[in-house]
Amino acid sequence: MSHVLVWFRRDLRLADNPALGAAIESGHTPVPIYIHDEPQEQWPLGAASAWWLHHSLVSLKQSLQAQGSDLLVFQGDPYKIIKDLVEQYDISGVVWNRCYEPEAIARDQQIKQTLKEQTVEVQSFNASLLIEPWQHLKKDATPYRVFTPFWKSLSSAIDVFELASAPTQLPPVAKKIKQAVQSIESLKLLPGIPWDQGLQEKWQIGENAAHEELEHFVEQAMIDYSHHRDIPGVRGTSLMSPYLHFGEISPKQIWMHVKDHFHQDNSAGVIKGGEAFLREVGWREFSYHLLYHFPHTPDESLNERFTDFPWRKEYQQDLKAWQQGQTGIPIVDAGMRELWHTGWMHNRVRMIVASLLTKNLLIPWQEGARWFWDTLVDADLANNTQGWQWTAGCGADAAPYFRIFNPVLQGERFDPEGDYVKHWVPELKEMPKKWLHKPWEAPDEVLMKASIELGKDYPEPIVDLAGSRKRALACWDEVKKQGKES
DNA sequence: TGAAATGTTGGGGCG
DNA sequence: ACGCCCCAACATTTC
Repeated sequence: MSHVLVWFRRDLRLADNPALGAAIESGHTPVPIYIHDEPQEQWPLGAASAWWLHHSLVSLKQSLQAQGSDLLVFQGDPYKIIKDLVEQYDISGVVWNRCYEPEAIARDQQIKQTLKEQTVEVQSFNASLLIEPWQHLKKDATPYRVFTPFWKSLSSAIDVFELASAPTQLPPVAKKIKQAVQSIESLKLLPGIPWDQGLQEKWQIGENAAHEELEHFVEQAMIDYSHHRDIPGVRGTSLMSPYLHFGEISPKQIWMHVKDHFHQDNSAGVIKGGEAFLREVGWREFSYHLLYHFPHTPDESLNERFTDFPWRKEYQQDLKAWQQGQTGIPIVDAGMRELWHTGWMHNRVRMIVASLLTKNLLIPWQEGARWFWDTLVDADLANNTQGWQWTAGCGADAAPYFRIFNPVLQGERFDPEGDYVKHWVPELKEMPKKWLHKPWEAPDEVLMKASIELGKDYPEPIVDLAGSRKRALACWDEVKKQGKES
């Protein structure tokens, strides 16, 4: 009996997995494989993402084994590995779920072409999006560049998705195919030095964990989402981002789970929170839409005005302080330390730290995007690119450049009791909340009583907020003028 | 999914 | 009682 390769990529789940479903229905034996690519030039897997991937693969392999199958792990160029497998074994087809990064699209096209020449049947599916970027265009057939009309038309066009449940039994994978297989450990995705304790404490990884987390959110937190999603000291957000990135859960599953919950509880608060939450899932869709239609955006500003933006040239020291959570601005340092410790940062705080980097410090947004890429467990090219370009003001439907966050006001508004700052910046634990978000303005006796000597126990701010704000606005004026001239 | 500057209004203290 | 001023509170404009 011949085999069908099921090439897992960013779809590390069994339920609602169209490629796996097609392989089962084909009547051939599904052979689940995962190929760890050699580091790519452009966007090599970040350290935190690699950590997550390791555990996600372990979980997927266990699930497949529990159904009688297995996950065969390889390392190297997918083109070569799939070609070798097809040549060596009786393989009639290859299936996968589509990726949308420019490099991945090119890679998949090449593989598809070659396999078809070898008369191997190839099929690919959508497992990661509510709707694929080329299926959803404006009336004039051009891509959307503004979120609100994008989401309005998308959310009204979709209603119910048919979701396949996970297979309960799979045929075993023939022993001879398993020969060349590597262990997940041998991929060396885990850190050499054990810096991952904070990540381990925060995260449960895998398909089951994703659904448990979603259920907890929908039942417990969704009713307060509209308000709590802005409070970093409260666990008010869904935490779905890493699961979505690796495909441990799909946006269609999330959509259906939320909509189903509306039937159980259609109180105004739940509907409002649920719709606000789905809107965030919509931002993810919008990010993929933009990345697909504007594939240069991971590296370059979409708004061409920003091509010659007068970013600073010498900024290594400030960049390092920002990365290490030593800027002397409490809410920023709290966020950067949360990121380092857990591989994740609250969305509100992501905007605050990004605003400080790009506006107050005038450091190119690409530097921030690179750091997030390496440190986030949910690092996702589409979301990361969109998020940074949004804050920097150079993207599609971005915040206007002059929208500059004041981290003191943001801290006072969204962390009024200081729970968040005190948790991640414990050296400020004794500071009264009146001065917590601006210790450099605190009277000497307040600092003394809180056992803080600025510059010693906690840094002086690396940038003057009012002055740097004016400087950023002056840069913006320059860019605006140049835009008019050209 | 801003913040700061500027403008407007209205209550209350006070001569 | 009345007008004047102050200024907080809110609204609008500007960056």
